[in-house]
Amino acid sequence: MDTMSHLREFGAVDAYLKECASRTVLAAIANKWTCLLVDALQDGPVRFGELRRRLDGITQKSLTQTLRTMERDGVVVRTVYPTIPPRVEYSLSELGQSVVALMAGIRRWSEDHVPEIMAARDRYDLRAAEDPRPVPVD
Amino acid sequence: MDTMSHLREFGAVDAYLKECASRTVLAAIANKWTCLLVDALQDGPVRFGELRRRLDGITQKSLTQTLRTMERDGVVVRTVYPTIPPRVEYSLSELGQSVVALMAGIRRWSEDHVPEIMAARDRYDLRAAEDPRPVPVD
DNA sequence: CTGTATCCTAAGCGATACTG
DNA sequence: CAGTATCGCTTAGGATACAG
Repeated sequence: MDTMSHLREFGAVDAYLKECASRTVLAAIANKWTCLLVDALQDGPVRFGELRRRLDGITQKSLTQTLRTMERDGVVVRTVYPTIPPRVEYSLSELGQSVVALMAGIRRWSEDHVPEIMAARDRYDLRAAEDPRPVPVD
Repeated sequence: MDTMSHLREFGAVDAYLKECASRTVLAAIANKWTCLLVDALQDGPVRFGELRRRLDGITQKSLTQTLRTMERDGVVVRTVYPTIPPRVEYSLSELGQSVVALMAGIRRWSEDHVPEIMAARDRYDLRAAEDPRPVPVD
């Protein structure tokens, strides 16, 4: 039997399966920039330049690219005001709003457990110095 | 003032800041393999080979690497049973368990919104065919 | 202001071969 | 069984320059 295609027809929507569409969705939303952008947009429309300032360290290219992907997935709505100079606002669609709690939760969890995790890293790296096993960088 | 270092000392734990440790934590957990691994381990210890089978499409290298990073961050506990052949089990630490609900939530959201998102992609790509703007792949 | 285009480097990942 | 080591490709992403 062919489990590689027509997954929706067979009702097999399972992110554990390589060829399942839900895997591409998971890959699309499970990354830092998407997470921060959903979080940043939760209180209403934000302009491109403002997003660039809020997401410290993101390049214009990455921001454009991530927003474009989110727009394509129907998570974000892009509104262009035909003024001079142009003004573009990004906001969450209803679909985007449905994932706000999850994304905000992840951001908050990351912030809340920094001391714990930094300590764990220090401990691991210390033990790895004695017992030589490969150490992931950051 | 220097906002680039000693963030913990100043109490500025903010994932929006490039140099903040919480940003590295966010980057570490906000990716598909980590999400699926936390989800896969939520019901108890699982062996390496079993994880490789469950996470369809992951290579041995990526699996080892991701598990190592999670172990270093204190999210996962690695237990080696000195048998022949060797048997290694991975389980969630208490820290890991504290993020299960979020990760499972993301996996479920991805699966639940597949039709909606696939439709959005089709719509976007169709409009992009007429009005030529760059289209993200996947 | 909000992008696009290009170049270039670094990281991710698959494939393969090998080990205790 | 559970890894390590290496190669080589593909992609992500930073820097820079330029445009509507």
